Amino acid sequence: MLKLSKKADYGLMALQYIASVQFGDVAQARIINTKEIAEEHHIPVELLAKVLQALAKHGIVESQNGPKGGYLLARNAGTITIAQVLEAIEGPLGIADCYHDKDESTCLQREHCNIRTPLRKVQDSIYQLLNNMTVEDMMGGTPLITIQPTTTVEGVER
Amino acid sequence: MLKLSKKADYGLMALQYIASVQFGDVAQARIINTKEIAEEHHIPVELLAKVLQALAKHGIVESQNGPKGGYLLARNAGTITIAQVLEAIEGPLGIADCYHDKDESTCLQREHCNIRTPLRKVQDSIYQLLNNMTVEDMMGGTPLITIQPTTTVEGVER
DNA sequence: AGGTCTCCGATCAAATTGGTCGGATAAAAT
DNA sequence: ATTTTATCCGACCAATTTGATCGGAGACCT
Ligand code: FES
Ligand code: FES
Repeated sequence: MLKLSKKADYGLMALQYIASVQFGDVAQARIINTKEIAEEHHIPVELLAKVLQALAKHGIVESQNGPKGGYLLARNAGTITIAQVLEAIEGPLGIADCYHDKDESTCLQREHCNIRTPLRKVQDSIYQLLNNMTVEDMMGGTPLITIQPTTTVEGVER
Repeated sequence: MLKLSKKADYGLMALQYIASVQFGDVAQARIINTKEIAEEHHIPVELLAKVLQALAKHGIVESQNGPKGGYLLARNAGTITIAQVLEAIEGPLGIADCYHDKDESTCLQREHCNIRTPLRKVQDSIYQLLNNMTVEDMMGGTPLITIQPTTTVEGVER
């Protein structure tokens, strides 16, 4: 329950990697291609490609075609929130369909619904939570490292 | 994304209804059967039955068999949190599988994962949010949601 | 004890998600 | 300028999860 999909997971990983290479201190800023990210994280290449496509279509990353092509962040890492990424990869997020204002007709039990108002507050809180965290906050360590255990990764403090 | 399943939705509705009848001021406390809840909220009867089974198995509601049987809350409404309900209906909740400590082997990219630590904080915040709201808070139309701001990520306070 | 009403466990169909394939495109090499 | 090659892109298929259903077991009332 509440488990975010593999695609979302892959997307976040890729963004963190791209951001770390592009804005990190250690390496030179360069364009990253799909294959590099996939091999680095051991995830299927083609699936990651599809995720990056979606991100490109929503203006989160820019794509460059041809040899020596790849992806790079479209805007600063601090302005890309987790909520935006998730919404780009999967549909508009919402704890239930009937809480997104527009589709009022879909829910049959709308009239007799008793949990609408309270759950809406939960949804708003979660949304706000995801919207207050950017990919910059995920750039804790140096790029392409294994997780450094127990060292409190700074970056969420802002 | 982040959409909770129909079963969870139905389960919350049923609990709110049971609680309202059992502890509400208006009606006499009595046992509610599945059919009544289903017809009241226009949801498929058999599916709701399965949800209530799960809730009974996890000690959230008590079942009484035979004619004039049905369900009633096992404990006070104020002690049943949303998180407990969701965990009873669906599996253990967690934003991703690899953040629940035990199944370490399942995640292939565990070693090269860079988003583990930050996402874990998000998960903890959501969990805390769902654990601070009880079915009592869903009763009476005056839902009060209290989120004690955690030390992890800011922006969670209401 | 018989009949009926209710919960219960196993089973089946639909939808979503995860994964794969070949083609279009643009940069680089010849 | 042409060919080559590396990359992104969109459509297709398979697996898992979810939604819904069925017949049987147990308990109450008459
Ligand atoms: S379940 Fe749709 S409005 Fe409550
Ligand atoms: S995705 Fe499994 S540990 Fe990060």
